[in-house]
Amino acid sequence: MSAGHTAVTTPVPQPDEPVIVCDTPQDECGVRDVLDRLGDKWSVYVVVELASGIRRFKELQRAIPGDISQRMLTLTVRRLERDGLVRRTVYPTVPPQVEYELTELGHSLTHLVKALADWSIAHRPAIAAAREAWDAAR
Amino acid sequence: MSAGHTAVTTPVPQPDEPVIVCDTPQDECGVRDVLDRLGDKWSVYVVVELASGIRRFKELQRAIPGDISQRMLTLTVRRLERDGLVRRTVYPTVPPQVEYELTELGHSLTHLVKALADWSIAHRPAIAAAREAWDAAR
DNA sequence: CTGCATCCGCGAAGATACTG
DNA sequence: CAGTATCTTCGCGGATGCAG
Repeated sequence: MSAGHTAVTTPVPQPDEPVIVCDTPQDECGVRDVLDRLGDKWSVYVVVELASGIRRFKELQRAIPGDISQRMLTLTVRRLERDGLVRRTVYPTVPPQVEYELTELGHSLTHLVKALADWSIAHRPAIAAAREAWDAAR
Repeated sequence: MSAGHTAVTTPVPQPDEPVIVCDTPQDECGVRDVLDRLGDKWSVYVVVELASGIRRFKELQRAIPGDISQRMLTLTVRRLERDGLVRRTVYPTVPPQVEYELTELGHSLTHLVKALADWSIAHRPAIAAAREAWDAAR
């Protein structure tokens, strides 16, 4: 490797203006906050189901595809409740009855999830094709 | 539709019309597809960084916050490449040079990620408050 | 019915060393 | 510089049992 005087390391690709912003420089990109919350296996299903209305624990469990365990459902709704996306109402009856519903914050997230679903459905064929092509080349 | 003489067990919460749709009944909600792809720890950072332009491997690694290992970066970009979101260009030089950029498909995802980031930034205070309240009650 | 506690398997992610 | 291979660690998620 010849060491020229003006021969700097890189051609300097000149990064364009940032398309996606991160507010605080100290903090990471804001997307992580949402994704950490929705990225787990079940949260999105809970949000989707609750987007249609109030649900009880068992109703949620039955409505969610993929046989979610009680443990996982509990953990998931607890996290969502802690983040203020889900409201949990306990009726002191026998047997106990607990209702779950989206808060305003949760409902505002619904639009995003909807957008995500739409994008996914729209581009699913393209993704499938890309995968097949990639796998074939391999 | 009137119940009439029926005294059924449950008040029948009457699920409203589904807010979020899933196309094929056999398949799950489409959101999972995107989330499985973006839900991992690093993918979103790669997309965010590439949204601003072409990047080389090392550039990507340095730009991504949180010290991503070579292994993880490789795995991440490979997955994104396989799904047709990222294009990988290898220049047979010495030392080797590899450039990564978003495909059209990847760029179309950028809008969603942007929306996610905006939502996250906008509601971060609300979420933080909810968490504090929840933790305090505990 | 709703929820918590415990144990455990497995895959994701990290660290390190080595190759082209 | 870019990437692979190997080993280890860690936490999610599943299964089960128990309690209010």
